[in-house]
Amino acid sequence: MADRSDRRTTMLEAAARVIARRGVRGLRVEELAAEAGVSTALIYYHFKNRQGILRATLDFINDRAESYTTSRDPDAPPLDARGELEQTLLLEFQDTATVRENSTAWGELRASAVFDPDLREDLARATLVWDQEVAELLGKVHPMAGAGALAQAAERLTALLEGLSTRWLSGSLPLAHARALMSEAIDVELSRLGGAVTRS
Amino acid sequence: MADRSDRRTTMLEAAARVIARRGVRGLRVEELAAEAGVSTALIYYHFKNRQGILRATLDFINDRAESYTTSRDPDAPPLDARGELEQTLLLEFQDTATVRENSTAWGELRASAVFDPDLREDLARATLVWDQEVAELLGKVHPMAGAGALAQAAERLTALLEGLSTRWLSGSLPLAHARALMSEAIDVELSRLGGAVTRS
DNA sequence: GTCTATAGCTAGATAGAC
DNA sequence: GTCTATCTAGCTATAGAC
Repeated sequence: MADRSDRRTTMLEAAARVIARRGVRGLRVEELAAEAGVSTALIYYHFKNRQGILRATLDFINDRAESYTTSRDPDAPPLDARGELEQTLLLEFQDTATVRENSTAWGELRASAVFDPDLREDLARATLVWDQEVAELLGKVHPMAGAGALAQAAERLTALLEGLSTRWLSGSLPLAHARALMSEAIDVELSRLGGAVTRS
Repeated sequence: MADRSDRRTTMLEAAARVIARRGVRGLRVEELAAEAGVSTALIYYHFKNRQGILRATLDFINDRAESYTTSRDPDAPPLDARGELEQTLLLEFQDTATVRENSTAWGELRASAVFDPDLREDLARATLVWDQEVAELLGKVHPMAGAGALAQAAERLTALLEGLSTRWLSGSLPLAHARALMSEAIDVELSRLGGAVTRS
């Protein structure tokens, strides 16, 4: 949409980095200003207040996650349904700056919502959309599975992803191990759906 | 050990309530003092500083979780292995003050550790112990399953529990639904272990 | 749009009396 | 052990010049 290298974008990228380093609740406007190479006053000029910074940054991060989850190398061979599912769920377990920033921010959003009712509605909506996407992908692999079974499997997989991701980021679980557990969970759920198509 | 109704315990109970309300990072010493009905100076007298408050409270909460997870009504009929497993994993999904406080505090500890390396070691150790307990219970249900498969199933179940718990507490998932998903996940993992005892 | 400077407030921590 | 009073630091937010 807008020019991706304008100053506002620079600040949002800086905000994503600071949040990944300090958390949503550890973000200090002064540190953000230093990270972006601008004054605190300019931050307030663009984002009104602390809450405005957070809202804009979380939108920015959401858009970014959408792009790295959805878009793929156009030269790569097209993925089958199962490959698409695995890509969607395993892409979150990569130790790159962008993915780390996004996962951290998402985890923070989730954790902050426990104490901040203002965040809950947006979060619940985003969660619902995500769960439905995963349910749809599961349905492509097992077209005969019931809608209820698909929805539940999707919810378990996305909730597991959040749990594993937080364990990874908090140093309780090596990244490769988290990936392996997620991958195996996909197998477990898929074989369940395949073996019991009439259930539920 | 010590007198359970002494003033220090009163402060710890108050701290658990305040953390459940505001989060670890939202805890203000003044609010805690008010909640406990004492002065801020007394808090500092007993716990040295903010970090000391957090450490003591998290120990306190850990002990409390241990007791409600482990102990049972002595008159109730003894549980079989599967019942014990379900009890361990489903007890976290109860809307009572104590469980809510414990789950909230545990989630906060987990989320805080992403940004606070001091917390990581304790947390990783506690996670390991918990995973092993669950693996042991799974092994009681399926004595022929391999140790690796048991360990992985346990890690998936406890990580899922954390993910579902945070969704519950952040208002993205009704409690009954979280329970149902957890319960079904136990079934899924158990049938997997039962159907593939020689795997891994 | 962007900066420097600073007002104003909140919250952690301590001094000293009882 | 416990309180009242207060010191101090750090942070959000704004005023005003350029």
